[in-house]
Amino acid sequence: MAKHDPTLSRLFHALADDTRRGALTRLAKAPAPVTELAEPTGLKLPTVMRHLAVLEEAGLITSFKDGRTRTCALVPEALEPVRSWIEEQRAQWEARLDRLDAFVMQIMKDDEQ
Amino acid sequence: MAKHDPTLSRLFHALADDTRRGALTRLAKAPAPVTELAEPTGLKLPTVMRHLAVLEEAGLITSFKDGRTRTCALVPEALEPVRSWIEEQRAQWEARLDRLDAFVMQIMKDDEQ
DNA sequence: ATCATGCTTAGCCATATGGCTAACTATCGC
DNA sequence: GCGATAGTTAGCCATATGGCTAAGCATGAT
Repeated sequence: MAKHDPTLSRLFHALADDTRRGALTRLAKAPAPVTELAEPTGLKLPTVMRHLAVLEEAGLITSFKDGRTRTCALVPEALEPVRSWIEEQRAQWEARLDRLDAFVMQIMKDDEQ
Repeated sequence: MAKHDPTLSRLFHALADDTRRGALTRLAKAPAPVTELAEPTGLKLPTVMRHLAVLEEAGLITSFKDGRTRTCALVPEALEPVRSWIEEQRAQWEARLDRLDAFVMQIMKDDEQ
C-alpha cells in the first residue's frame, strides 16, 4: 500500500503527535539513527519505529540502512503542501475578518451552551 | 474535558480530515448552520456534529445557537500556532538543505529497504 | 395544538492508533 | 564463532475515531 502518500490528511495526521514532531525537530539539526531518535522519548524501540513509519509514509522523512543502523533524515519539501494549505486558509480567513465583527456581537449576546 | 484546548497536536489532528477541512474552507466564505455544513458531505448529522465538535475543541471554530439553528464560524487566529510551527520548521529545514546533499548521495547508493 | 425542522444525546460497531513484550535477524568487534 | 548491538516482526491490549440508527427536545410555522 502506498509507501509514500503525502496527502494533506496523512501529513496533518503525521504531525498530530508530540513524539513525531519531536523526531522532526531533532532531525532538523541532522540525520540520526533510530536508537538516537528513540532515546529522548522514553518509548520502546518498536513503538518509535511505528512513529517513524508514519512519518515516512507521509513523506516527511526518508531513511537508509548502513550496516545494522538505519539513518533517518528530513525530506524538507514534504512540508510544502501543508504550508501552502495553511497560507491559503489564512489569506481567506483574514480577508473576511472585518465581516466577522457582527457575528462576534451575536456570540456576545447569545453566549450559548 | 477542556472545551477549548488548542494544542498543536489537537490542531493538527483536527486538520487531518477531509470532512473537517472541507467545513473550514466552507466557513472561510461565511458562517453557516450545521445542516448547511452537513449537506455537501453526504454524512449523517450526528457524524457531522462530531466533526464540528472536534474543530471547536481545537479552537478552530466557534458556534452560537439562535433559535433552533446553530451557526458556526471560523476563529481566524486559531490557525496561528500551526502556521508558526510550520514556519519555524521550514526555516530550520531549509537552513541545512545544503548539508543534506552528502546524505542524499548515501541514499542513492545504498537504496535500502 | 400540532407538526415539521434542526439539532442533540445515547449507544452500537468496525477499524485505527499507540503502547508493550517476546522472539528473530543481521551486523560488528573480538 | 560468540556475544553484544541495532533493528525488525509478530501479536496482544486498551483506547480513540469515524460512521450509523434511534429516540429525544426545543422552536418555528400553521
